[in-house]
Amino acid sequence: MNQATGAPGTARPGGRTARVREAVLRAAGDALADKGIGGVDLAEVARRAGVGKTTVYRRWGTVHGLVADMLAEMAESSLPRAATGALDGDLAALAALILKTLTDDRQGPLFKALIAAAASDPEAAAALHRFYRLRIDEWSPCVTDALARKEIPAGTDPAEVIRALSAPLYYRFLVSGDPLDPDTAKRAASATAAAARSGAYVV
Amino acid sequence: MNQATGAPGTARPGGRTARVREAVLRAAGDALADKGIGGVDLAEVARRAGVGKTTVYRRWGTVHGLVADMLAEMAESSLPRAATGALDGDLAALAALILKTLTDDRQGPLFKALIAAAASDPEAAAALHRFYRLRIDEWSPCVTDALARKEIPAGTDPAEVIRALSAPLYYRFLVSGDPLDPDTAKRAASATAAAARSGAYVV
DNA sequence: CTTCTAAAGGAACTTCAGTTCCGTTAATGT
DNA sequence: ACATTAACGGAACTGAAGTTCCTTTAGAAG
Repeated sequence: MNQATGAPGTARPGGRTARVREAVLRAAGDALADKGIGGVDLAEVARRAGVGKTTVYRRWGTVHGLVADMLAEMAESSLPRAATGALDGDLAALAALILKTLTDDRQGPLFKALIAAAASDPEAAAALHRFYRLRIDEWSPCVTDALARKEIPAGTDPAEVIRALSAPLYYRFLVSGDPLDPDTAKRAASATAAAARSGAYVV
Repeated sequence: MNQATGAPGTARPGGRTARVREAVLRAAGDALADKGIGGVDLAEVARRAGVGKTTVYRRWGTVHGLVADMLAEMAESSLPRAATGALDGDLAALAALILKTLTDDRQGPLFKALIAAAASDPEAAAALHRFYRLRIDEWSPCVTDALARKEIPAGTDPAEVIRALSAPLYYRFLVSGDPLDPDTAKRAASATAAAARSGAYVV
């Protein structure tokens, strides 16, 4: 009596289906990290995942589909935020974490590929935006705490502060190609904190 | 007695060669803007440029090669900077200009595609970084003027200020997907000016 | 104007990403 | 445990992106 009209993997998501998904997403992540979007061959991903290529084409269809699913998976996992007791410290900790991610040998290229994928595919873009919305929400409490401590003006938008902190790192990473080092991260943190104190992020 | 070892287009860069390059870069720009990297077929570009596809494959080889050449071409053109007499005004003018570019129906998607291309190809990345290095240098005088007027602390790095201004706009454009509106541009300008005044960009 | 050859162009060919077909395996409900 | 069928997997097929080969056009130099 099953309709089987949904996408493959929806009616029987357990057991083999889940194992296949895990193996394929892992292999796709490896491929993306080292060849970038455009260098990924779904048949190769299937082979490295130990899975039939028909399966990959049927369930994900395109590299963009894989990226969207991978971002959905990544959105599930959570990242513990810092709580140093001061806005500067919390922002510095987050900046350091972003720096570490973007300069990591695997994560850096992977994020670059995911963002590049989102640039040319609406579905991947939606998944990417959702991922970052969640990440930004996870870190906003740093700013809420600072508001509670009266470090920054009432009305300051927490999400805007987190975005302002992240932006310079991503800008160098994706656009200008300037070096990403601990100094850059520290500068991003102190500049954002200064701007926040001056009321630049009050909505 | 010619060696003919250089890339095609180097020995006889004038006349037909130049016309072909112009037509191909234009067609490639159109294709990138409306299909994004990955959706570009070089045979189609050749057809739309009214040029043999062999020519496109021989001179540029790949979409990435075309992107690199396009960025080299774009780096040639110059953009007039604002001079309102105050740092806030100059930065607001630049932010508005970036906003206009990124939200433009043709330029927005084109820049997205160019940046995505740079994410997976070293040659395109080098061309992109060169392009932005030039753009940042063109706008740095805004900050130098502010330094001369003692609006901001001595030792402030002009390029860093321009990057800090650009970053939030590009971050929304490429990463978070948050709306790009005049308010965002104004906030970027005032936040950057405030951070600069506080000495956050002193090297 | 003539020569030389760099660069463009056309068409056939090759290769491989992506599809289709159909048989096999195993997840779910009773 | 059994039946049902969702989902997987192997292999042959297809089409178009990209290559090769050779001919034609036209830019640069004398």
